[in-house]
Amino acid sequence: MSNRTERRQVFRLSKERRVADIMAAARSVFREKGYEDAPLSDIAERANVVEGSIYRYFENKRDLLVKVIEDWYESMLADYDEQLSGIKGTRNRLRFMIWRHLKTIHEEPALCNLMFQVLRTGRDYSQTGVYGLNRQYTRRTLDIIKEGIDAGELRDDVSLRLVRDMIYGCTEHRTWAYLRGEGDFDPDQTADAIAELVLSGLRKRRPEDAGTDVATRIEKAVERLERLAGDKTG
Amino acid sequence: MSNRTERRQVFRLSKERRVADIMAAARSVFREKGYEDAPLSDIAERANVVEGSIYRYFENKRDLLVKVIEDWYESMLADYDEQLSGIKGTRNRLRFMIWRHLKTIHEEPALCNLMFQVLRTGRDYSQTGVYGLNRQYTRRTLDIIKEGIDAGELRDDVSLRLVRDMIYGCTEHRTWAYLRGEGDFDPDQTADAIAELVLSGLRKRRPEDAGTDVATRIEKAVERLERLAGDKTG
DNA sequence: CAAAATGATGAATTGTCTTCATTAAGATTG
DNA sequence: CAATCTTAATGAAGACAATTCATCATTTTG
Repeated sequence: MSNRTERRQVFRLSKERRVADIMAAARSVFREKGYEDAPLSDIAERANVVEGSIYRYFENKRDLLVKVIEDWYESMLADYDEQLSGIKGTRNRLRFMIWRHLKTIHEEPALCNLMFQVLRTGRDYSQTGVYGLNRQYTRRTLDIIKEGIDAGELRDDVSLRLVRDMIYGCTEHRTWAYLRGEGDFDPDQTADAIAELVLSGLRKRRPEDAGTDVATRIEKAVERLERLAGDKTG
Repeated sequence: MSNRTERRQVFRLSKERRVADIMAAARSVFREKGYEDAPLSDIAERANVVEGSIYRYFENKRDLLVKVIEDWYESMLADYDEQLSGIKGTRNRLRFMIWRHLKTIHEEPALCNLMFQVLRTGRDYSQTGVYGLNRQYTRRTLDIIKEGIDAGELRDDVSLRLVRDMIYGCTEHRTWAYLRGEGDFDPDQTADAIAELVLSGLRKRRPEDAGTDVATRIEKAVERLERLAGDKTG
């Protein structure tokens, strides 16, 4: 009748439902396009709201991303302790932590990219909920190392934090090409290699003993047994 | 006199000079504000050109950043081999590589941030000149390891690339807080610690075992088995 | 010194995040 | 069951930054 634009039918949903809708839409759009290349208009459309509505529930685009990643992270960590509790032995537990990280990267490269590139690099990262979750996540690794030290298996003169940095740094460095969309990697194999390297280091072990010494040979056999016993519980 | 906007005096410089001016301006603005928060208008102003002029010499904002980082990277690598040639021994040379990396991060955190966050994560990174320079840069590390292996100092059963990932991954992971503007680190100390950890690994060395008799060593191995069995029942 | 070449301009375009006054669905009340 | 209230949702407008391009001005060339 008049020149006024027709307003489409307005559906009023509960706050919880709207937030869930927007976050689901945001996750899928972010996953497809990354952060910069994901226009809020796409998210709004997929969530069946108008752009402005997003600002009723989220401070800004970045806040939306933070909430999305936080949500994803929480669901990931949910069954973590349970899985870990079924694994025995320092080496196996350490390997699990590395493997779990690699597996996550392998399964959700896009969300990991967002986490690594956009979230973790922000000035406000340590005020973020994700920061706290991440601390929880890596705390387990520190605990495992500590247990290993207490059990006399690991050196007691290393910085725990440095070991953690080595594990996660190596793991992530190893997956960058994949995260850029170049090539692939096998989480199982890579986890084995990293765990082995972290534990043993580069330096050659007593070359004069190798293969000849009786005790060394028996110890190696026991090491294999240990690994076998641990693997069964995983 | 008329309402036409007065055009300021136009200075025509050589292409080389203009490009240099713009890149210098861009480097300083990027260093101060990062990538997203650096408006092209700031760069243009500091370079004494108008925004549009930048597009005569650079494809777009990202291209400008790539060129800026490339330029910086090249100047850094210039005296690299000379420095390295003065250092002998696998451990020292490896430590130098780690230290150099840490030192760079310590001195130019802002530019490193741009490199790590913006450049290296882009889809086009492996087509970038910086990618090639970076390969050159880390190639030395691989060579050092290889030399160590050939000299019989290092294990010959490790993946070179994995070792490289471990070194650089650990180094960078260690410096993230600093790169976010939180806290500080000492390049010398950190380099020592990382070199030591990479070389020796986590596993405990048992110098005391070397002279111990066979029976004792077997007993210790069995003790470990017993502990393992105990863990599973507990 | 006229003509050609090209460095440089700045206005216009485009795309996106963000704000906000207004509208109306649904709950509450008498 | 109408009047009123609350607040979810809208959509237009603002702000800002990257990018394009027709035009202008300076320098070089013949």
